[in-house]
Amino acid sequence: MNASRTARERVRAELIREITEIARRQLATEGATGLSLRAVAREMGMVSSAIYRYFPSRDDLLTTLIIDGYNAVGAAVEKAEAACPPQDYAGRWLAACRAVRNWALAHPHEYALVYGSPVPGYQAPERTIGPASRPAVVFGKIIGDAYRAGATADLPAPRVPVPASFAPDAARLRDTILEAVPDHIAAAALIAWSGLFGLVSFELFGQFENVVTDRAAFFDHGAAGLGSLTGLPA
Amino acid sequence: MNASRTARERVRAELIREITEIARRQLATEGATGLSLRAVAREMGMVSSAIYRYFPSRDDLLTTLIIDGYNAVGAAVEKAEAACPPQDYAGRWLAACRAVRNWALAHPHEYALVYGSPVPGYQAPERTIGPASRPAVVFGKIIGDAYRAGATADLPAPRVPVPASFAPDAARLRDTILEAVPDHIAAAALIAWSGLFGLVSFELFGQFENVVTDRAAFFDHGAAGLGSLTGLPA
DNA sequence: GGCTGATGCGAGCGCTGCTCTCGTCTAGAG
DNA sequence: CTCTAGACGAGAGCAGCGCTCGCATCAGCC
Repeated sequence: MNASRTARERVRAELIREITEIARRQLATEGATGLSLRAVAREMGMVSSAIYRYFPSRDDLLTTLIIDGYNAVGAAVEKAEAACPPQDYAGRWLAACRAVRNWALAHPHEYALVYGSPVPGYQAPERTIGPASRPAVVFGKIIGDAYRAGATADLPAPRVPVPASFAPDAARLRDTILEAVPDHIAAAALIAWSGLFGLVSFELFGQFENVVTDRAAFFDHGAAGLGSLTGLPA
Repeated sequence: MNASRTARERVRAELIREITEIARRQLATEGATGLSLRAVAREMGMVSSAIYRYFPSRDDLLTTLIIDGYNAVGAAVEKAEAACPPQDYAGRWLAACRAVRNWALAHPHEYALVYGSPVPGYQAPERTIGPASRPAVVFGKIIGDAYRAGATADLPAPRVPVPASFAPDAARLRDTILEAVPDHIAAAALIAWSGLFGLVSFELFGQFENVVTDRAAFFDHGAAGLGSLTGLPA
């Protein structure tokens, strides 16, 4: 029967949910390498081997957490951006950047898991790439909206021109998240995007220790500077 | 006696050197979490507990490797930059950026250890901060040289101005690696610096998978774009 | 009502970082 | 030259880890 089968499935889904929740809490306090299947099992009052009925390996559990992380930061960015007036492109950009930073500061270990060094020996599976693009979609939308509205500033010719080999990449980006945007702005968007995460990572991983004091204010300035690479307006 | 004491010290230093060398080789193949004190001991024909005569803990060995990593990337950047004509500020910048990327591609696990997520539970000790600044010094020197030579372009007023709270930070930077450079260029230097590592990290950690094809060419373009944030000339 | 598959348990394997004790050997003091 | 303190390596052992396997149980299906 459907009802009974789903009853079974339901308790299974609930257990999976509980495992990931406990795992995420452990991840938050101990970090990725401190996440222990046995500890999760202990906290659930199970024996460690029982976990393997739900996750085939520790790596698989980590993959689930990574996907959750992408979705969490993606949701945060989407929400922050949606709260801005659509025409305020610079404001949307800054809000989205701040959302990334705030989420990273609130969940440093999850950020490290998702955007830091990949866990050695761990290869990101297919199913991560969808959620991974969620924040990128938002940033792309902002830049694309601004460009299509004719709101982007004219950019000086770059010192090192956009390489011709980037053309197919830009075309692919136009097909997805950067509709109608010319190559050089698509390239700038990627640079700004990665630069943003460099800014966050440097702050989070301690490279700004004894260098930058008021990190929130500095971040705003940096995020705006990176945005200006794409011609985002004042 | 001095001679005999140094004889003792010498074999000790040699053993420490051998341990770190084997550890670095293991780090290169297995990654940070795969580095095992016992495996190092095995490879040396020692028993695992003997390692503890030379390194108080695995974290301490990792710290040594981190310092070596900073020094290695620092040396690579210094060498690449020194090979350029001193007046060719843009060329020096690009060469330094390429040196970082090339070193990272050649030593991905060491790069991840040094600039990726800090190993959880591991707090960077004092003795890492000196070597950590070595690459930064080079980048600072390039930007400072260009500015003091009057070779930097005038920058448009940033959309989000440099925060007043950054002034003491800029002063501190002027005292060390960015002599005479005004606040807004010092801030831009930090942004470009962190952005550079964002670019390298994104490439190395797979965020550019299925997005950027010709990564070397794209990197050159991106590095130049980041450099232009500081007003580096064409 | 009997069968089947999902589930949980417990033992166990091989690995890890780290500690402690014990014998050895050597450098330096008297 | 002898004696002692300290450096050193070996080995056993502890607690923890990921993961596997066999066994009992129990719910849902024919």
